[in-house]
Amino acid sequence: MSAIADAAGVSRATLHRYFPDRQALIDTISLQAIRETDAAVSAIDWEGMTSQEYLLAVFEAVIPLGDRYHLLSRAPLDAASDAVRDAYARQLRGVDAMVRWMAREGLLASAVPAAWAALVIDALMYTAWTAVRDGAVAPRDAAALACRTCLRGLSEGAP
Amino acid sequence: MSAIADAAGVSRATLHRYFPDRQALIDTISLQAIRETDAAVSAIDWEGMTSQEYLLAVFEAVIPLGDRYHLLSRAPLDAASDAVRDAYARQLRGVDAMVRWMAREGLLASAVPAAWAALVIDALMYTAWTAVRDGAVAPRDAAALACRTCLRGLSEGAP
DNA sequence: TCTATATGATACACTGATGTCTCATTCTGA
DNA sequence: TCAGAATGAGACATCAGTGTATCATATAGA
Repeated sequence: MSAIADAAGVSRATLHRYFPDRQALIDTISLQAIRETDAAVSAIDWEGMTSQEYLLAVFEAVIPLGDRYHLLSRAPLDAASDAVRDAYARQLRGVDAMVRWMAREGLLASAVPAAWAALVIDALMYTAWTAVRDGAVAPRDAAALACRTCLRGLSEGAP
Repeated sequence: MSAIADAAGVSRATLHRYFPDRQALIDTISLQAIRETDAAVSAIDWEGMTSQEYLLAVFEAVIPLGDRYHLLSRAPLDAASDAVRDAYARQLRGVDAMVRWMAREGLLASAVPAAWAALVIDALMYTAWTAVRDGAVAPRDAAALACRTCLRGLSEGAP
């Protein structure tokens, strides 16, 4: 809390005036991050897109927002408020819908379960963000790399 | 510490007799995990294997050991001892060597940087483990899924 | 059996973090 | 300018976790 207050250029007392609890602060940040991500994804006009194009657009929209999840990746979800858990569950359902779309367009190999596809999309989103953050890949390349890794990795075919 | 002592069926005092510090305990667990993983990978007889076959063998060897990294994923690396940091760095170099082998055999698309390939292998290893742990995919399928996702995801070709 | 060792239980001091409170100061808007 | 609100600084109690020490008991091995 004191580190956050310092980083915000605010005294610890003031921080507690805005967020009575540590958990209240985490919940607020969580909701903010999820809502920002939702907004970025919702802004994509998917009319006439294939699921491949949409997946790329999602990666491009979401990867720059990765830093929103910086603190959150260490916050235990079961301590969060119901609102946060609901919002997060809705986000996961969004990924599942994405996977079903891909499956309808024949982009999922028969050997690839939908659950695995969803996990891979999630994992590569996170990996792409950390890669950009750590300078391992260029920001302009990250979305395309993650997207092609997903699409090829999950689709039918040899090696 | 007390939770660990309880889980070990031992009093907190005894735990402190074996590991003076919290950090000493974490370091010991870390080294143990890394050494076990190294041993499992070293046991693979790679003579005559292609890099594809080797990658699958590595996934099969390492994924069952995922629970060794349970506590460790939350332990900050910069607090660890030099021995742990060295061992971890050596493990990362192993992944890099793997990626170079794949590149030599033409399994890496020209658009895919080696750094990204290494990150993807790491990430999918972790994802495969959590997927097994959470029951999202069957233990027998995890290695093959992760391996094919890596190989296809990183290799040359359309979507 | 007897002795050395290991363990458990317990108490203790210390630390870091959290949340609350008060009071003086600063800022803002009418 | 002035009143009300917001802020900063600091003190305070509380709590959980950590590491140390002590003593009685249990265990193992000669």
